[in-house]
Amino acid sequence: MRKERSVAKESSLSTSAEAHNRLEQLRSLGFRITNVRRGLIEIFGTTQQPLSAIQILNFLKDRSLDVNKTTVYRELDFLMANEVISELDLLDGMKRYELRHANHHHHHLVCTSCQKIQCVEMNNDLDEVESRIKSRYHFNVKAHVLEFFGLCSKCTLST
Amino acid sequence: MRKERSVAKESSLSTSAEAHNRLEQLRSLGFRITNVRRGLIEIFGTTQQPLSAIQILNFLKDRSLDVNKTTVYRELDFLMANEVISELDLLDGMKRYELRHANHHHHHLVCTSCQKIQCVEMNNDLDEVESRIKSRYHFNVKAHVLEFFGLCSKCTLST
DNA sequence: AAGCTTTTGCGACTCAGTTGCAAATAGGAG
DNA sequence: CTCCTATTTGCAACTGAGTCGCAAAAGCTT
Repeated sequence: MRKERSVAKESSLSTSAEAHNRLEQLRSLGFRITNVRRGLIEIFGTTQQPLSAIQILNFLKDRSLDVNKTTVYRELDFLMANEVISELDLLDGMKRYELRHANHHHHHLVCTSCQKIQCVEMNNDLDEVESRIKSRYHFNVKAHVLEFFGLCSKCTLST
Repeated sequence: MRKERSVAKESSLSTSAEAHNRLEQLRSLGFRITNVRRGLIEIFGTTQQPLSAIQILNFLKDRSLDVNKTTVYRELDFLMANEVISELDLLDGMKRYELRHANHHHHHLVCTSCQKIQCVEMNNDLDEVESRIKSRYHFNVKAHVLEFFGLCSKCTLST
């Protein structure tokens, strides 16, 4: 089911075709479509920035969906387990989540001035490093974390 | 009830020459040499693994240096501010600390089976990446975090 | 031994995240 | 539509790392 539709930025209202797809997929696995679940997936679909549990809680509240904290954490666990979202850690004491992009994992540029977070593609820059680690330390790398901190273009100019 | 201040508690660990140097250096800056400060620096000097505040607390307790939690956190802040130690985050919910190596910063290999942490040198593998980030995103990288997770040589063999 | 400044202990607190249990509800069967 | 039950949710209490304000103690210099 290829989505794709009109010309303009389909920004406005939620329940995008993509969100709908994800929900249907979950239902086909025997899970239920609830307000909370729908709300969360829609928020992820309409937000550029990775979000923390507390941010999500507040976003939902803004849409008059008054969900309990525990429920949000549990739903995040659920979406993680079903590979709908992925988790990142920017070292500020709380996990953040974003919709999982296809099958390539990416890294982030975190502006320490305006807090904006953008993604950065790095296909195989680390492959060489990891193979060197393997041959030199006999250590078998299964995963890595790599995030960059600094000033984004705007903040670089305005300082 | 502050108890004891007893005599030869002077530690079950000898004050290494290096620890002694670091302490003298701090004193020359106008700071004091206290049991807690000496204890912490000695522990860092005799431990290979980066340590969390709680681990340090327990290590100190084992040497009959019963320090308050708050004190440990404050001393860690102090040693950070004076560049004696450096902080790392292995995504498991607590910061870890190790003696700061000269002036090159390094990364870690974390074994997800036996929990061992080893250092890995990576002089400038990321330089190219960061300059590409700069030219492509106009993002000015000031710092990065890069850690590897997987199986160490021993655990690779025994599984 | 005094005096001043740094360091320490204590207790209460914050804040993200978790747990156990009872109540609600989605959605399929009848 | 009604019933049924596994899935979801709310609540309240809890955990665990880390912080804060303040009073008391301990280094260091003189």
